[in-house]
Amino acid sequence: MLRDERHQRIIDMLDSNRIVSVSEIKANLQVTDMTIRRDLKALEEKGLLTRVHGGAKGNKEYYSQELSHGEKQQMNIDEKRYIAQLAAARIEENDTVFLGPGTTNEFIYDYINVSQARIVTNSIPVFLRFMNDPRFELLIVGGRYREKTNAIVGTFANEMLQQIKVNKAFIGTNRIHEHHITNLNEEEGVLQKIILENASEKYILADHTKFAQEAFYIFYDVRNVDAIITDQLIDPEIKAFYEKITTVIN
Amino acid sequence: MLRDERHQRIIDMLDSNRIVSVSEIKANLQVTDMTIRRDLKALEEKGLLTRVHGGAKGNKEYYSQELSHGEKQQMNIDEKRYIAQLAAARIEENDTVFLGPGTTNEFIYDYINVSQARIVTNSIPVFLRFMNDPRFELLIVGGRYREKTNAIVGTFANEMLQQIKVNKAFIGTNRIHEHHITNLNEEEGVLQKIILENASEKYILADHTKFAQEAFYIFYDVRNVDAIITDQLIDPEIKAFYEKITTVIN
DNA sequence: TACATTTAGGACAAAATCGAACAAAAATAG
DNA sequence: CTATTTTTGTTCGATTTTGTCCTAAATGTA
Repeated sequence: MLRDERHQRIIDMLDSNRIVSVSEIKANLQVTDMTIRRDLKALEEKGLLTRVHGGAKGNKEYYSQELSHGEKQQMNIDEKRYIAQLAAARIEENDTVFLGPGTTNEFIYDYINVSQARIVTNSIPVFLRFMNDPRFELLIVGGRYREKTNAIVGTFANEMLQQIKVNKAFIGTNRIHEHHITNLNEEEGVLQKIILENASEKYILADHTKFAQEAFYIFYDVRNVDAIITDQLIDPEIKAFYEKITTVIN
Repeated sequence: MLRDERHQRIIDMLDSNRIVSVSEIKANLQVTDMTIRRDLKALEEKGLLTRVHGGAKGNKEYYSQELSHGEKQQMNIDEKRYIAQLAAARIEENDTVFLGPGTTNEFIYDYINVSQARIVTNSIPVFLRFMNDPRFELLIVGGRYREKTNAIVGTFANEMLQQIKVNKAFIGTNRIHEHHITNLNEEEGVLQKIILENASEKYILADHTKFAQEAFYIFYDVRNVDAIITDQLIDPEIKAFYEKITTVIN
């Protein structure tokens, strides 16, 4: 890989990551630490980033136009990142992984730590995250684009997914109520059901605010999933309830 | 291979990759490193690319207007826009249209003038162009993402397209030689053949530099398409030749 | 604090790339 | 056809880049 290409990629990584470690870059670009340090040094001299021990952080304005604490809280960004981290830790070398729509699944990219994997998704934002990273073979589900969730749905999508077996599926959900995993939209629910049925390991991602809410379109039963991945703010009682029927990771 | 053709091919490569290495070009064009270095030197002097150790990167950003006249000329931006305009004029209300990969097809978005249509594509950049425009129902072809051309290809893609009938298909091509429409890549050629066979009206988009060049992967016969859409710089003899076997729009 | 682990960077070696000079081949002119 | 010009290939030393090794500094941990 050419030096300029590496430089570009490092900048790309900093676009979505605000801080990257030498080892992350190393896994990504398949060169020695020393080369990366030299790259970082050069990029720092150009004023494109600031080196820190173990890596580098970006110094673009848009990193500072970060969300306010209140906004973050509103969207549960921290919780979602926490969940994404737990989910990413489940992904192993050469896995074939399905990632559904949702911010949490988008964040998984930031924490995934393998040198090779196959990613299947019906989410455009997820796809765009992984798009330019050579570690991943990317499969996008075909079908109709649904603007509301930036996801691909419909008959074509369902048919394609019926033919795909994945090691692990990570599905974000709108609501979990008793045994019911639900989605606000039927089409997306149908699709998620299909992929869950074709996945060896089924994970449901849901931050603590998703529990004990009313159900809309029920697409799956909690008892059939391998684990619910959630954050630490989950109500202990709710956690206890779900621990009786499946695994809860948080 | 002629020098001008090599130059064009190098520019083509930079059209889809932001950086190319000498060895990549070498593998593609089957000439010595030295010749490529000389080519790169010449192209750099024309302002069409920037050499870096081991290769060259493009000066493009063809979406921005920042290109000089000379640069635009080499990439045939004006011609591509002209062709896109002619193609867009063919699209009518409520059409179902397939748009393949390529800059020309991306430009179609800028000229399309309908209040409702269904767009089918296997090109990520095309998809992203149309994505947030409520006038269009968008279908994306599923399958494996091919980074080189930002397109979706492979078995899934082929299977899905086999089930889709479109009114009009617009296919950009790498080269047209005699009766042969060719592509540099077999997978993409196969896919384009499938969609052409399922399209009521078949249009080939090719700027004037694409004619009378050597063939790579032949995927279709010119005599079976409804029209070739090209620009006004096409050689009159070549135009006359193709007018005998199909329609030429320019 | 002391000790282990990780990260940094200098120094040198290895590998890749570059480009000048010349030879070979191809194209063009006469 | 031969002579001339242009283009491409080859060789080889210079340059640049990358990897390896090793020591120092920083960080983590008991």
